[in-house]
Amino acid sequence: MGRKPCCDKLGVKKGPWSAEEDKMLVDFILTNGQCCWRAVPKLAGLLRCGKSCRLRWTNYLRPDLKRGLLNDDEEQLVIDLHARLGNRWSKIAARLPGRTDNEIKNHWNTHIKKKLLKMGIDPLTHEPLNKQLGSLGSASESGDDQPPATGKVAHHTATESSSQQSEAPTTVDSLLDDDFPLVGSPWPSSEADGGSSGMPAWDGESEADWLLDYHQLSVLEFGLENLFGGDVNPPLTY
DNA sequence: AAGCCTCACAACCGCAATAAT
DNA sequence: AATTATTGCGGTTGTGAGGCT
Repeated sequence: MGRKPCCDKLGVKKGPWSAEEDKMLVDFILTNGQCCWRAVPKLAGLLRCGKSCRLRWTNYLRPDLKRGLLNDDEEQLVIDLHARLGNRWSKIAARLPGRTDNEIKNHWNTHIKKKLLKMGIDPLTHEPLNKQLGSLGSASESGDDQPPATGKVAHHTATESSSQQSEAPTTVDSLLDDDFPLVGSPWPSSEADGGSSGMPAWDGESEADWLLDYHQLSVLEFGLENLFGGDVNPPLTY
């Protein structure tokens, strides 16, 4: 038996959100908090599915979101994190306060990917493209746990004209252990998770969770009462 | 001015993971 | 333990704005 759709297709609105819908959703979450996304549309009086509400909130209406393009430091951090985490955008986003996985993913696909390709770096492996053709071969490919830092070196070169690390709010090395697996390096053996998915159980998760908690704490400190006010960029410009 | 192209970003879709029964 | 419901994630698409020819 197949799964039911996440929401009734009939009577569910799709497409861009109106200012009124946004207000209804924000009002509801401010009053009731985030829970039970499936019930949100009904309770908030929205003709949307819960999934759509959650996406709208997390990607656009959340009060702690930054706006605008990623700056050089953030971009560097994304590249470094991507080298370690791969396309796990939510994990990457958790280390960039005020940024969403969607935003980072978009920026990666529209900017960083092209930038790296232009520099001759494979955005997937973070290694020089010509190395993959077998012409370089300086670093050992063997499965030593020590990550070959080729990607990182190359990326720092990419932004060497910018502020390097001096003004960076955080560096990836300060956030992550070297134990964290690199893309392209073998993941921990799959016995832990049954080996069926591409997402192995990862012992470094606990640290990731700590960082996530840190981020969430900062969000809490920000306070919902600041929603749409003060320093926060208004979520809507209709 | 019109048409085309690129960019930026919002939103949807399908799947996997997890929780609940 | 198996099944079902819900949430979260990543890939992809759609669309409006702005620049260029």
